Amino acid sequence: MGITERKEREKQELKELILLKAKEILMREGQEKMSIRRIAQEAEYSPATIYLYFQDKDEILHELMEMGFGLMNKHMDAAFAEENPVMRIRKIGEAYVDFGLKHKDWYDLMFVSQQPMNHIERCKEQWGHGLGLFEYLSATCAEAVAGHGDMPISEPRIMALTLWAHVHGLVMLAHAQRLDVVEKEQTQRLIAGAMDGMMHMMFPYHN
Amino acid sequence: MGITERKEREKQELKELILLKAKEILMREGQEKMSIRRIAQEAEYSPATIYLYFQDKDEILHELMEMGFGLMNKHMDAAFAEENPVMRIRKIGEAYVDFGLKHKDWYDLMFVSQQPMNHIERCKEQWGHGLGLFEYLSATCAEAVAGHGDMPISEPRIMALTLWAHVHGLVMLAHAQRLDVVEKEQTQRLIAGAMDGMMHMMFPYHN
DNA sequence: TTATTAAAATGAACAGTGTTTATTAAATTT
DNA sequence: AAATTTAATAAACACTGTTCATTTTAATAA
Repeated sequence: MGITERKEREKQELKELILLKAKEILMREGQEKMSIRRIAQEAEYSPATIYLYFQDKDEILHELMEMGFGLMNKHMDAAFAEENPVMRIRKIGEAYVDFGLKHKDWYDLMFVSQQPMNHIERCKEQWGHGLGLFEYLSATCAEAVAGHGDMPISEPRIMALTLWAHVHGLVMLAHAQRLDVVEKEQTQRLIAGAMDGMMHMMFPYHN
Repeated sequence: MGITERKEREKQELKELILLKAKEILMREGQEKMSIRRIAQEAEYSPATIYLYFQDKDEILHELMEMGFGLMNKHMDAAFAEENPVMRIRKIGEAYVDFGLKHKDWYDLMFVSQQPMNHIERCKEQWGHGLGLFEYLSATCAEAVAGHGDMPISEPRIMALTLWAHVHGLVMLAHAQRLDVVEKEQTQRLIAGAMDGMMHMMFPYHN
């Protein structure tokens, strides 16, 4: 039955067209402009049609979140390649912040928005990519601890969380323009200083 | 002219009624339920009337943000009273996280939402309360450094930012339910561990 | 006290949001 | 060619922030 196959293919293609248009709007005009109606318009279908291919907007946002992790992983490739675990942690942190600052809308989808997580809950999936990143960071922390025992924090998972909270906090404060207020036009310098300080604190013998 | 005075007073009273209703809705039902139309309904006026007392929703959110800082300051009173600067930093951090976890909607208004900041920009004011809190933390860090010279980070403002980013990051990750995913039902323990680790790193001789 | 003027409040509209459902159009099968 | 299944849609629902012409209310002047 070639027809069923073609239909299946066409269905998949339209699904991907919708996601493509959603992605394009997200990148060109940001989260708030990415409405179902707008996506439908760009894809040249009616808004109701979107609901034949996706349960709701949350599902679309979830798919975009997955895409976002793809982009972020690419952004971090060089950091992952670093051999020395401490240096790797530093590079990962810098790449993380850099990505966060450059791609606010993707970042929000991945680490802030409730909506894509709603969809996860329904599917009883887990936050695959995000969790993967955390586990990788934990493993790298464990490696760093193994290589040089004397660390202020010994639990790798607590180290990983501390690092994560730190970079996430910096990115969020920058996004919310709360850093401009603290010290105008100095966001970049403040972040660099904080990143440096964190490495200094966590890995005192690796300057 | 007693009439002009009474009118001025009535104007102020309605302004405060609007803010009161906005606050009530925010606390009972959260940010997204706090619409202009809803506030108007609760205050028993038409939506258009709101715009005779406030420029736009951003201005209302800005006023609520100020209220939020009032609440937070009250929440932190005990921490501020602590004499030892290092202990004070720890207590401030704990109170900050506690407030953030308990009052998501207030917290968002103060540290995440763009909307109240839009209003600040128009008024050319600064982010008074937030900045004040940061400066206070910086000063406390300076005090801690002065009391015990050997700290991994010496610049008080970078110390303050590092602490802030850390607690802000933790609160944000918890709000976004990204911590549940990393380790289910362990949010409290993870945060406690991270807070402990941070103090351990930043003030190595004060355990 | 009544007529006039100034101030305050509002209804209705605009342009937008996510989502559902009954209906229409198209494609496939009989 | 007719019947049936599948796909697409228009229209509606209940919302959002905001604006403006109109009406209602209150204060002042005649």
